[in-house]
Amino acid sequence: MQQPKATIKDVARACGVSTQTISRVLNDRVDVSSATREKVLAVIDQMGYLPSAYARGMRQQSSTLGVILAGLQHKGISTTLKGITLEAQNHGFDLILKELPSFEATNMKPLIQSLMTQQVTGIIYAAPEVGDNWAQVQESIPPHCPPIVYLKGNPASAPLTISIDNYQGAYLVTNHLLEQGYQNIAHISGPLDWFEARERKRGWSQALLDAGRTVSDNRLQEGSWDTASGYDAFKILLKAFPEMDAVFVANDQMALAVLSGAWQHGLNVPEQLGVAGFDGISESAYFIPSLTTVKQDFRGLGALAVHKIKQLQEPEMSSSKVGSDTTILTPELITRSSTQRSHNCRDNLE
Amino acid sequence: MQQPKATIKDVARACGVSTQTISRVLNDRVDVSSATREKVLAVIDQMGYLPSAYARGMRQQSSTLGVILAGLQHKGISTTLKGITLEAQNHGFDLILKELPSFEATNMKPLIQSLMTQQVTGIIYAAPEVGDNWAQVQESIPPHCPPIVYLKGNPASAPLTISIDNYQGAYLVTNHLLEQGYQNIAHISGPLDWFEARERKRGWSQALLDAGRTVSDNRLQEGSWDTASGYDAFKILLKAFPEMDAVFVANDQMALAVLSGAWQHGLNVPEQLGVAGFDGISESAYFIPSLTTVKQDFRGLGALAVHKIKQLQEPEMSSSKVGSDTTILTPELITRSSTQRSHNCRDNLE
DNA sequence: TATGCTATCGTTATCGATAACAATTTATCA
DNA sequence: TGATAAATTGTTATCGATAACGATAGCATA
Repeated sequence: MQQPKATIKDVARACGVSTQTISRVLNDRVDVSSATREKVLAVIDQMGYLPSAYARGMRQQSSTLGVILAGLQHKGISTTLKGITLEAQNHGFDLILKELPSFEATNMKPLIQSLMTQQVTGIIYAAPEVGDNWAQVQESIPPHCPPIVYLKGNPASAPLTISIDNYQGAYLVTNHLLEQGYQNIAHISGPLDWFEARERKRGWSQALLDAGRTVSDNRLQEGSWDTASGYDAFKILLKAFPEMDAVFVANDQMALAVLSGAWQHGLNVPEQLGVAGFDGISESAYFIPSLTTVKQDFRGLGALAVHKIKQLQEPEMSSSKVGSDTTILTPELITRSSTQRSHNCRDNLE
Repeated sequence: MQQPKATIKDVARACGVSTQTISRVLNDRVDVSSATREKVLAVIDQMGYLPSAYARGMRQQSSTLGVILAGLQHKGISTTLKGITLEAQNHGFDLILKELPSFEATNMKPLIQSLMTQQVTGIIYAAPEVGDNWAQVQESIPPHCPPIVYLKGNPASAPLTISIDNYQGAYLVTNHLLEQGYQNIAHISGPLDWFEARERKRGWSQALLDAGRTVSDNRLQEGSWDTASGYDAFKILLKAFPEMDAVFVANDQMALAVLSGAWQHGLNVPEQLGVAGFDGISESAYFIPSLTTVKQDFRGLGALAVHKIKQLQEPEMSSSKVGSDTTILTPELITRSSTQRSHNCRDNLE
């Protein structure tokens, strides 16, 4: 009933012109009379003709980006992806998406090759730096590989990175706890093979050291980002570090578990226990009590990544594109009830 | 330094054989002697040759899926996408991702055409049914369009759908509240131009009716899925429906706000107020108190969508592929503390 | 009237791979 | 041992579009 599918030849035949003329119309060239242009457009519309991306791709370079990521179930990752998709749309990029089954970068070569096969103009590696996964990626980069922009890891680990300053954020929030008069500040970290988790921990301990406090082993527990792990970590801390009067938790999900645990143990937050998180997810404003946290601009991060690749495409830029290129975003401290002591704070400040 | 990029011709020349032989090796054909096969593979590896997906796509049909979605910031959507990516990987599909800037389906034609241009074998429309967006999509389907699988909407609205039974889930949870002895059950709905929100509301009101209760206007408030909107809705309900002793909230994020609001007003949950949510996000187990909710299998939903398209590819199936095809998943009720009254329940049951 | 320019459109080759078919070599069997 | 089948490889055409170049017509200029 419906003929197979129109090609440029069919359109040309139907218009009584050459395929080249059709091509010219498709590409908005000037050397076509407006009369034929209109006729061609009419026929195209009437036949429902669509040019083949494959055939086009053979003659001219396409504009497709590859995105490799892991952990879409995490809010930070999916929000970053949202930033990427929207910005890509703006710049006319198509997106090819690959998700890793886990955070380890096992056997990256086929994945990257698959993207190269599609002639992508750039790759965004949006899987956070865990263990040596970034190093492994860089080892498996084949020749002629398009530029890879790395997100959420150590700027020193890859030539082209965009990251958020986890150290700075953690330092800020820990300092805030100190200013509120909390004396014994514990930390529930993320998995310490994550670069981001290590940085947050470093910010916490450095802030303590700078304030002349000691950083003992018993005030640190490692979680896995999941809410459940935060709960377990908190219970351990209660025993291992009974003097504890505040916790800086490495993300908001685990901080929720701490609030939950404190409530179950009859600990009043913020009077008896100060709690602060990290990420700034929107729900944190409605935790009980509302959570002090550090807000990251995930969407902006994704948009920046696309922007960076766009820049690399510009011919002038590529000349100056020497070696490495790094961008670091600064997160923002949001203070809320979970760290606002009414009296103790005053007491200690005076 | 590095020569432009190897093509199949370069490999052929380097091996001293024809391009056809290279092609045969690439496609694992049997009619190549193992001697030449090995040599070819060695040269391919040594030259870092990768076949062009574009050139291949011209001769044989590719296996690429298009995914159109909206609202990646929502957990349900991003988890569904995760299901899609993993299953696509399993089946050897490449994924092209498009995100709509909003839930309205304004001007879908260019988007779909862009996917058709890429010769996708199927499209997954993972943007929930809001207003008439599904209808608009179907109106803008060009001829020769590959099959479109719709997720999260009314099975009656499109020929090929996979959805979760929102009505059933809402009915279950409302019924649970009734069984717990709650008398005056309010509802905070999602935006009522969403099909899912309407279905949940319908399940709530039908359960009430079936139990012989009346469903008055003042016990319903519409939210926007966001936590903040749940907070506002709850405050309005407190005034408009003072007899209220339970709320069924259309998603867990808004339910969090209700817990927060109840806490601020000194209302004890679950004794004075029962609260139930919808979605089953993992954090809900750590709300204060832990939240009764209805769990949806988002990941399974995404995987099913990919599976469905795979099926449509099989030649035998396509013959029986008459008209419409519908799958409905049943969600699961998870009862937790926020609805477990200790005494009142008993009282009312006796 | 002859020449040159511009606007418009067509021809041919080509991108990189594969299908279809032809050709060659090798193996197998009566 | 010659014939026939099987295994292996090469040739040519082709997918759908575009680049490069060529050709024609119309018009202005000298």
